[in-house]
Amino acid sequence: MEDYLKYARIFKALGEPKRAMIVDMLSCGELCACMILEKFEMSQSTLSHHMKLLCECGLVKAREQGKWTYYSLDMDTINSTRQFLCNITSDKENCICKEDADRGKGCDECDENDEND
Amino acid sequence: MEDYLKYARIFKALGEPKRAMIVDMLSCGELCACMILEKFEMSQSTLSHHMKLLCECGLVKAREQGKWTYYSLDMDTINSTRQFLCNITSDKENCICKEDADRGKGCDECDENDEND
DNA sequence: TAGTCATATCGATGTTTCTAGATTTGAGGT
DNA sequence: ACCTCAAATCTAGAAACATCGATATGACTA
Repeated sequence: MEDYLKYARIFKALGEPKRAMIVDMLSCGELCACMILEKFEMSQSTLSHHMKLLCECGLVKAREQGKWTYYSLDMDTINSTRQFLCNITSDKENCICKEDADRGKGCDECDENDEND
Repeated sequence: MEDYLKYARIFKALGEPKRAMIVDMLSCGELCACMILEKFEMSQSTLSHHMKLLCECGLVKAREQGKWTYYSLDMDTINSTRQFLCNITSDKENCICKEDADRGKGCDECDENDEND
């Protein structure tokens, strides 16, 4: 699946504490870059870099207005990410490890051992 | 919050496509390392490294039995991660950006602009 | 107790990512 | 036209990470 690539990018974006905090801030509504910058000890260029990553993975939308840029969450991406997280962490029939129906084959020793346990 | 640190680690772990696939595989039940290794083009040492990361962040539990190591998801961590993702992406009262009640102050120009829109 | 096998750890290398200062861009105001 | 300001981009250095081959560990086996 290429979904793994798409969502890996998103998780990687959330895998930086400051970016997760930015997402949290934006969850309460649209904010302009300078507002976000005030909350962090971070240079303007660093913030810009983080916002670019958040936008590129689809979590955040940017809206330019005059000199300012306003950021907000893209709830479609958020919702599909929640769904993806549930999918990969829930038992299911079409799991990657079942897709060629060989869960019981391959590593014979392990399998035997598994059953004898 | 130090929660951001904890969950950033988890998202970082999921931010690697192969690790996300491993989690997906484990969602269907416990697997031994050699089973996982068969599914990927990856050296044994690399897999071991990935499994270590997944264990260290709490997503995965390891159970040693003789020569083999069996891995499974830690559903407590999984559930709290789902919850955390929901928290930081949902509007709320105790949002980081509201915690000192200054959402309307700070960047005066932005704020004016925001309201005039 | 010597050998084999599964897994972990070590050491090295190339790649990616974070970060900040400097510069550029583009919009508004004078 | 010029200046100012917000934000993006460029450049470069430092830190973190992925990967692999080699080696170590520790369990079972002959």
